[in-house]
Amino acid sequence: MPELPEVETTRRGVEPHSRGLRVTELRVREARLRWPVPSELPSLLQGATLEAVERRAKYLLFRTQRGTLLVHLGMSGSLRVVDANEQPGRHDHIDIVMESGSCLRFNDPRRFGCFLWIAPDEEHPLLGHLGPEPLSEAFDGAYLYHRARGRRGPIKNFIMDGKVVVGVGNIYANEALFLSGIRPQRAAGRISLRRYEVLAANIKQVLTSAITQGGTTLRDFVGGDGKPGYFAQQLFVYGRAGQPCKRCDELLRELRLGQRSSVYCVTCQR
DNA sequence: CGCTGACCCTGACGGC
DNA sequence: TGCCGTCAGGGTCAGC
Repeated sequence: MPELPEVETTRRGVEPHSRGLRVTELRVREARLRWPVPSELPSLLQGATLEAVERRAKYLLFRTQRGTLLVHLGMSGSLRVVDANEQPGRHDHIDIVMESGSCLRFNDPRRFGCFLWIAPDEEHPLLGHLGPEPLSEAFDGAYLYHRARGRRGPIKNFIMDGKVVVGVGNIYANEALFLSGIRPQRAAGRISLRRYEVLAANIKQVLTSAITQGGTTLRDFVGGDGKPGYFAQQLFVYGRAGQPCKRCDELLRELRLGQRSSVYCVTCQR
C-alpha cells in the first residue's frame, strides 16, 4: 500500500520517537522478507543510536554511526510506534526496541518489504540507479522530455520507472495523468515538452497534496501515529473504473499496462 | 538499452 | 458456508 506519500508520512510519524535514541534490541520474529533479514542485524543495531531518519524514494534510512538500516515497506508493510511491551499480533515481524520503552513495529502480511544493512562506505545496489526525487528541483518537464527521447512504451510505465523518477506508484501515476489530460497508454516519446511540463507539475502537486493529508490509504494503511490517510476521497480516477468522470460524466475506462490497472477518461485524456 | 512478463506472498472479495 | 479464481499500493530479474 505505501506509495511515496505514505512512506513520507511514516517517516514523519516515526522520527520524533526514534531520532537521537539508542536501540536496545532488535527483535526479528520472521526473517523471511523480500530478502532474508541479515542474521547479524540485531547485533549491529543493538546499542546504536539512530542519528537521523531519512527517506530516499520509498526507502526509509535509519542512520547510525555504524552504518544505515534500510527499510522498505513493500506493498503491504507498515511501521508504527507502539509500547515495547504490547503483545505483537499477526504479521508483526520485527520490533526496533528503543531505550525509551517504545518500539517501531514492522508489520507486513505479504512480506514484500525488507530490512537490510548498509555499511558506512558501502554503495548499496538498491539505491544505485534511482532517478531523481519527484519533489526535487532536478525533476521537471524538461528532464522528463529529455529522458523520453526514443521511448516507445506507455507514458504510465515510463513515469512509474524508478530509474526515470522515484516514488510515483500506481495510484498517483493514474491521478497525475488524468490531471494532465494524457492517456496512460500514449507512447512516452510522443509527448510534447509543454505537456511534460504540465505532467511534472501535476506529479509534484498530487504527491505534495497526498503527503499533507497523510497518504491515501485504500484499506488499512496507517502512518507512524496510527492514523489513516484522507487522500482517498479525492481521487479522480484510481479505483473508479466504470464510474462517471468527475469532470465530464463520461464513464471511466480501465486497461492494464505492465500488469497494473490504469483508469482514464476518453474525453478528458488524449 | 528498452520493454515484457514472471515472480515474491498473504488476504480480501466476488461468483458459483 | 465454502471453494476457487482474480486482484492488490512494491520492486527485481531474466530474456528477447
